[in-house]
Amino acid sequence: MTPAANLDLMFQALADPSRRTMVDRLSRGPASVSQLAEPLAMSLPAVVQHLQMLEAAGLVKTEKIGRVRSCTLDTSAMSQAERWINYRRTQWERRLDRLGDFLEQTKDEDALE
Amino acid sequence: MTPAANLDLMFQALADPSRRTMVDRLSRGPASVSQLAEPLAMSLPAVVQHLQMLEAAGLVKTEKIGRVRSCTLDTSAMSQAERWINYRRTQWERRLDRLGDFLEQTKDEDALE
DNA sequence: CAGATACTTAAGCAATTACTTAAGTGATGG
DNA sequence: CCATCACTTAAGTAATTGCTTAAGTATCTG
Repeated sequence: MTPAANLDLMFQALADPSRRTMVDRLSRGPASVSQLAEPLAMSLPAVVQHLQMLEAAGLVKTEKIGRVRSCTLDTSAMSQAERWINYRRTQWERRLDRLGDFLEQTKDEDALE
Repeated sequence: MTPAANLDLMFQALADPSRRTMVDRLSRGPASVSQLAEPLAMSLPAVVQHLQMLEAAGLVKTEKIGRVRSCTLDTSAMSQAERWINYRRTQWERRLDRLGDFLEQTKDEDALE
């Protein structure tokens, strides 16, 4: 999968409050599908569909042991999304700094005239 | 607007490659609607619709001067999304560290027996 | 081995998204 | 002033999303 497609799926996955609740739960440790479903006001199939989107995005890994599916967070995918945002944000802030320097310098030149 | 609703809109906004292209462009400095549209293979109204989603998410501010709409990035919104991911990721990593410590300690206790 | 548990599969439906084209509006430049 | 430019508004459409219910399929448990 291309990195861009991954970002599509990752941000899409994080755009839903139920899925963020699931990620939040998993950040405190592994959980079964039923445990992920517990705080959510929806049917189990709906939860599984959300879970599949999180898996497709690479945010969650799951493994079925007996009749229970155990889910864990994959933080490497999360840091990819984090980095995308961080890069654009810092890029913008660096530009502002340079602009500030320029204005500062221009002011000094004005003062010398 | 609630913070959760903001996160919905922000992640939703970032989930589209055209909108990320627009954010990327704006991270290098302000741009007009036409300038944002230039690299995108779609009609201008489509670009404006994307822009409206970025605005609704708080990621972009715009101001119309004469007949040109000038768009700039709002990085405070971006850092909110960044922090949401970062918190869950570090939470998970801290948990892994504690688990590592526990296993290490258990191993030592085994050795003492 | 019967019944409960933990999902899983399938089908359907209403709302939203990502476009499109067509027809505006309101600066600006010659 | 009249055409051009930079959007803007409106309306329509196909695909996707976020659910639902109903009916499975494997585990376990007593």
